[in-house]
Amino acid sequence: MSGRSPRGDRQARWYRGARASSSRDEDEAFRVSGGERMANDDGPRFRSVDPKVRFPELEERILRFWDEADVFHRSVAQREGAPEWVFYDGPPTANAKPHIGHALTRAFKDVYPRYRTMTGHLVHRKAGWDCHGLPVEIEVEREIGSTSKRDIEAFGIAEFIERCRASVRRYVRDWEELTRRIGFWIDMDDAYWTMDPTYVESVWWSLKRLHERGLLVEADKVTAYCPRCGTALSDAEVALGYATTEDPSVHVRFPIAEAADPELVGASLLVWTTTPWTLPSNAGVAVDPEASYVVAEGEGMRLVLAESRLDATLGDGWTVLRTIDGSALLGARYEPPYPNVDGAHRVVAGSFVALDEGTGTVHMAPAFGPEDLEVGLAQGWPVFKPVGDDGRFTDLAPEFVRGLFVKDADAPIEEDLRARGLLVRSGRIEHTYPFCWRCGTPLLYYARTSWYVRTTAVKERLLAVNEEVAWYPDHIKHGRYGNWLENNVDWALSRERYWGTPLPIWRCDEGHATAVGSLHELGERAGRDVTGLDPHRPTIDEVVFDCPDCGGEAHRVPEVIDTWYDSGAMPFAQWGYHPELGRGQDEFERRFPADFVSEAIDQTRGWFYTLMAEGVLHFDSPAYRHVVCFEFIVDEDGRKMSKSVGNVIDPMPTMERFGADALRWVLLTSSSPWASRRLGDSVLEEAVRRFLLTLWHVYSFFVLYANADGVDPDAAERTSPASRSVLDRWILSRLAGTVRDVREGMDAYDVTGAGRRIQTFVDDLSNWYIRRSRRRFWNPGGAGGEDSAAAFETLHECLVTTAMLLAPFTPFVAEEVWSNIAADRAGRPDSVHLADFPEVHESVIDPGLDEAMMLARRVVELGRRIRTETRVRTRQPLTRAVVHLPVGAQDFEQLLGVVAEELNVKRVDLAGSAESFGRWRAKPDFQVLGPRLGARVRAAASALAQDDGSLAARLATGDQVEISVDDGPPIVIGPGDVTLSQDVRAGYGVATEGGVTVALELDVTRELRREGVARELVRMIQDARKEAGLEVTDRIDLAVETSGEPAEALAAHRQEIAEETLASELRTERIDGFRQASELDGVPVVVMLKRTT
RNA sequence: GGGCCUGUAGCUCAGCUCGGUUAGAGCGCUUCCCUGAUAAGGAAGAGGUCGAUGGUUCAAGUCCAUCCAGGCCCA
Repeated sequence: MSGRSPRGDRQARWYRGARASSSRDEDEAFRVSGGERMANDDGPRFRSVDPKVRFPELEERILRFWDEADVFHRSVAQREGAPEWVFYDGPPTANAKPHIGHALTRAFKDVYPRYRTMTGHLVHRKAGWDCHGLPVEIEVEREIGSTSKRDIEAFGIAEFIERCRASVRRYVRDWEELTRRIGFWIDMDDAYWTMDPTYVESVWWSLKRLHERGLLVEADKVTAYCPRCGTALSDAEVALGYATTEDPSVHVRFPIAEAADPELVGASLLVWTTTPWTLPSNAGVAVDPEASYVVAEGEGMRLVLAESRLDATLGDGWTVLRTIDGSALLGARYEPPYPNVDGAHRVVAGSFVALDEGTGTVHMAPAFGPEDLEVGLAQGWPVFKPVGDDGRFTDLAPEFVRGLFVKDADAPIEEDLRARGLLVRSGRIEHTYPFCWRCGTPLLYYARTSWYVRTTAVKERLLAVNEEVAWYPDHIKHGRYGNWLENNVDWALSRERYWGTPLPIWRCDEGHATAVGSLHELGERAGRDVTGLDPHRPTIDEVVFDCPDCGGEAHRVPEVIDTWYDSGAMPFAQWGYHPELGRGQDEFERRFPADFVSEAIDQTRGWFYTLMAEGVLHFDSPAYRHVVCFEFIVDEDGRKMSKSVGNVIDPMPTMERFGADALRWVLLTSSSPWASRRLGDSVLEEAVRRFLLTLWHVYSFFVLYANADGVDPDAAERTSPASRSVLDRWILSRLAGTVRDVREGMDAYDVTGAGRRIQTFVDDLSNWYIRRSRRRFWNPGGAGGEDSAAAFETLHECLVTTAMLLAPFTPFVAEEVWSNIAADRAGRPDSVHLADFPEVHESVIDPGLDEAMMLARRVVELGRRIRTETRVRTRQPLTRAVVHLPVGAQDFEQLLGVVAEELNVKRVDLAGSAESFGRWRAKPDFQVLGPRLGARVRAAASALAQDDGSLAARLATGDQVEISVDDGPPIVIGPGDVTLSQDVRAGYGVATEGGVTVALELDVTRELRREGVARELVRMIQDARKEAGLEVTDRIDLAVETSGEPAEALAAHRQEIAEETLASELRTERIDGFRQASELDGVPVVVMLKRTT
């Protein structure tokens, strides 16, 4: 059971003394052994690599290469004919400079298409720009100093539209720069612009169809309305603007004038509102007929309110006179605070009456609330609306508020009510309220006529189609998004604005509406060719035609449409899809629906919804199959980024400092897949240091030694992995496992998991494979031979494969590595992005070896611990280590050599049961014993805990033992049921952990001592070489002046020291050249050296 | 009020699908070691009521219930 690997043999050779090469002529050996390998007629095989890389500069170089070699287009073109994997680019609104969140979006939208391209799919990548909408208008309004629609109209709509168009073009250039710099491969030359006439016409086509099918209708509804912008907003837009704010909270009494129960007359309904300005429009009061209400007396009043709200609303000091059902209140007539219309002001039933806030008696103003309007229409109440489109009270309102902005009227109304004794309670309340997401004005809910898309008509289909979509993370599907669909309301489509796709409805004075589907059709109706016309306001408004129904002159309605409709139309409109004009059909049909879309989480009700809604409305189909959401970026302290806090990160300077790869790597892998991402300098610095530089060091290590060696890993006859050394087989197994896991991760849209897996591999490669293989790459004293060739081949394969794995993540550094060591070699393409993603080689994965290597690394760790504790430094060779492994450990013998080298011992023996360093202990393995013994496991555990070592010792020899506990039958325990360990005996080099015990023989013989000193000398000489600024491969003349033990060691290991330090000569007398003096265990040592090549 | 997410070391996060008794990693901190991968690497240490409570179980960071806190979305 003891062994020493053949590899350990050769690599430990020089420590054993001069005999190893005694058969050779000494001088010959000095000159030739390294020289053969140094000489290389072809010169360096690979471009030399500067370990002090500057990534941003490197990336600029790669960007130029991509441009010059047209790599992106070739990467797509070479998949022509392959199965398509369809990607849609959600169009960013070109109305502001891109910020770091957009960099995140672009990283996500890039990594998956790159991956799919490499896995053999055709991934067409058409960019898009969202051009229309209020954001652009607001930007231009700022430019021209406008604060209202009146200002815009005075300025001139035509000029205003031109400015909007120019603003879009200006910002698109910023976006293009970010896109290029971050390495987002998308075709911007062939981008779709939602303001292009062909795009607008596609949208018209779809709207005309909706109109024909009765799904585009005009309706009076209460909608959220921005009084500043003068337009209604969709639900999705409202959702963008919720904010915490303080509003009045007032309780007002409405005296009951008439009721079925006469005793109620004289009491007052107590109503609660946070919008006093709606009180002049009060038309009724709703109660819950099934709830119980009270008549309470106090403060000289008698009030009616829900029983459950009494204490919270009025507090102490009130006497309940009687308790009644809500239904008893129905039909009661009351005196409204402000007389306005006749026939109303009655108590009605409402299903929406809440009993967790307010008073259970709900004030209804049909003009200003959706439920209010619904009830009001059902009751036949007039809609009394004393407020204009500018949000100010009109002449219909009580005189003292006329002309006031409604929110400003709250205070005077409160004052008025107080004066009239109607105000019962008054305070302030903090709650969330929607504000205009662009201009910050509080939104008002207004009854007004708007155009709606009747999405409620297809709600069931939306829900069904959502089932066909895979959401990442999946909880959104039935959570946030599913709930939203369940509560679907009709889509408020029209906007009373300027810069948008004009609603293509023409209407005559009789009210006949005609939908127009294209400029061509419009021209036919108008009797002139208008196909060259820009389909925007105001030009398009000037086109009139005769109404097909009545012959009267039809004008376009004034509205434009919600810009979200544009973005939801992109699956077809990006191709100018128009069946009637015979346009874009092929492209659309081939690329619908998308396989993949991705945006930040805020788009669930935005783009993700409009895409799905339009997919269902027009094609009864999902618009995408996989949708990846991600969270926002926050700063290093977890705070939201905002201009006012001053913690926003501009992506361009960030990339100029750290590089796009570092930014991408952090964005894609730093955080759990769907948590918010913290970003700041320290995070980026760490990504560079811990990941990119580690990879870079592996790469530069490989190039340095491959050039020094003159090896060509591609030219070598490929050795089969199975015949390679155990380290090679191990790292190749790890590599294959990594490929498998990365593929699985990416296929499951888990970019973070996949990325972290690569990071683990690079760490294994750097800190174990190379660490343990260095002698094989750099062995100046001896010929490399097959094993060295296999090592180069293995490391090369690891690097090349890693470059391919990383290509979607960090495309720049992946390209750099590839270009130097893989491009155009052995039939490989000139860019890593033209390569096929690595295939999984299951047969190379060796779980037993992975497992065994983990054990070996633990053994090494324990050995190092012993050396630290006993202060026997690693450079001092020792005779032997003995290892005791957990029962069942496999495949360990082949790693004994690896362990021996790392621990610098001559032998590693596997301990049999005979070998013992101290008292054995056995700890129960609960995972095995638990299910078998159930409750008795505790008794067994305590028996083992009380063991004096004899039970454990027997288990260690492989025997079973019987334990008698409690009253039951004896428990039989085998070696596999326990974890065995041994105590550390004082003064003996033993360490144990997790079932692994390592013992080091600490006796240092005179021979070993000399070897240790020789190694110290080598270190000192290497240090001097470095100090002298020599290259690794420079040969030297060397002299060492010393005495005592170092001198003995020098004499005994003269040849090895010379080989190791590339010294052609090793003298003991003084020479000229670089000189460095130091001490070794108190003995002065002077190293002198001179470069000879 | 409803829905969803998150709560593990000073900080950032794994582990929770599938329960196993000594909860890991990185950063930071302290003390050492190493020195031709060196803007690295290694060893030891300090640092944890795994948000709280209750339950299921031989066994709970992990499963169940309730609650608390934070976030997002909606009312």
